[in-house]
Amino acid sequence: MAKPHAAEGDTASMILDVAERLVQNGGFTGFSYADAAGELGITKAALHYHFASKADLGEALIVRYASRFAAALTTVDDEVAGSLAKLVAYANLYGDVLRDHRMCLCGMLAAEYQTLPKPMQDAVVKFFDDNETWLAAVLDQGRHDDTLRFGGSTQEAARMIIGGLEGAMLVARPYGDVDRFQDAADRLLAALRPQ
Amino acid sequence: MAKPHAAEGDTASMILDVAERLVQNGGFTGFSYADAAGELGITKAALHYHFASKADLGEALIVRYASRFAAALTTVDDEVAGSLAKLVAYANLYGDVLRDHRMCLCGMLAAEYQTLPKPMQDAVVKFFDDNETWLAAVLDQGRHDDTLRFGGSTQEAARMIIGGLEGAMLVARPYGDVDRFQDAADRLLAALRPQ
DNA sequence: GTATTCTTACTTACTAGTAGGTAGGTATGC
DNA sequence: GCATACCTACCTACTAGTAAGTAAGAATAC
Repeated sequence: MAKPHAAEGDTASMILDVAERLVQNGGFTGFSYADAAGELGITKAALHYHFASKADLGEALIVRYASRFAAALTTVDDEVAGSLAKLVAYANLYGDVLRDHRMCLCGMLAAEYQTLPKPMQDAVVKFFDDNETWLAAVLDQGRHDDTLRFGGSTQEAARMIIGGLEGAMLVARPYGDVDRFQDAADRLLAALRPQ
Repeated sequence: MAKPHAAEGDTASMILDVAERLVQNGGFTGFSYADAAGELGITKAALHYHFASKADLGEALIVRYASRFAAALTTVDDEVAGSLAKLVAYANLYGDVLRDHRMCLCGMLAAEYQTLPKPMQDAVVKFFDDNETWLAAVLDQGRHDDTLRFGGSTQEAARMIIGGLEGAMLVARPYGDVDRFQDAADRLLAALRPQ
């Protein structure tokens, strides 16, 4: 049975939607229940009804973000052929976030990692681990069929892609310049092309 | 005439020292006058005496950080020969910050850029601009004497290096793993070497 | 050379506002 | 009648910031 009025989304996911945007722009520390409640036209107490503590909300935020990201990667696997094209599609996922005037949720949380509650820390690390695993598989494939060429381990190359894209987003945002990100992303992937 | 007891540093720079470390670890939003005052064994009011507002302190933080960074770049210019070696030295400046268990101050502030007071925003952008200028000069030199080889503009290459190093730091910190940064940095610079 | 005044570098004690969180009540729907 | 999904009204802790006072030293006046 579906939720009462799923058309506009249930309250819990509306809270997550607003909180996600606020955290992506101002960080988890900078995010407050009062701000989110104000935007939604409900009270802080209603937020606490759905997410007992800020730590719970934060964890739910990462879990949803990570599962949506994983779903996007599965779609890329299914619909994009060729290792290089898959990497380009991967970089475009980051570009989409930036074009929406946001920082990657987990990139933002990585910055304030040390101040995060343990369950959020673990969820952030899991996000990066999962990305690394997916990338390593694509890189492995590309190296075997010679559509990609690079030195060192696929793990190292995967880590450089993640770091490179997160950093390109991080620096592009102060400039409000998506091209800045795109140039860096293109150049990052160009280094993996044969010759 | 010198200050009374400059040996232990004057109060203002002791405040900047503590504040810098706190901001590099927990962000500017996460940083509080009370925390810094507590660590220094003085009162919040004493902090306000030296830095009237949090925004003033934040700006002073970036200005000092940027000028120290600029001084380090001048030292590299003077003491390191060869474009590639200069780039390695540049990456090592980032590595030093990470080995001190810190995020780059301006990388951290880039994450929370949108919540920063205008003077701090401008100072962050200036930091990245200055880095880009220095790197572009080194890259230009290396390309001319053929010790470096890369496509596109030097500006684009410089931006990729900054983004790549900032991102590698950002992601390495949750793992508490300096090697993770070092591998990414090495690989980033390897892409600029001839053949 | 000593009294006066000003400056530096603070402290104590406070403000208004906001943080996350909660106890208890209420309207609605099954 | 009981669960769901809230709201009102609050609490405690903490935020940046301020007003007023003070101890110690330097500068100036005579």
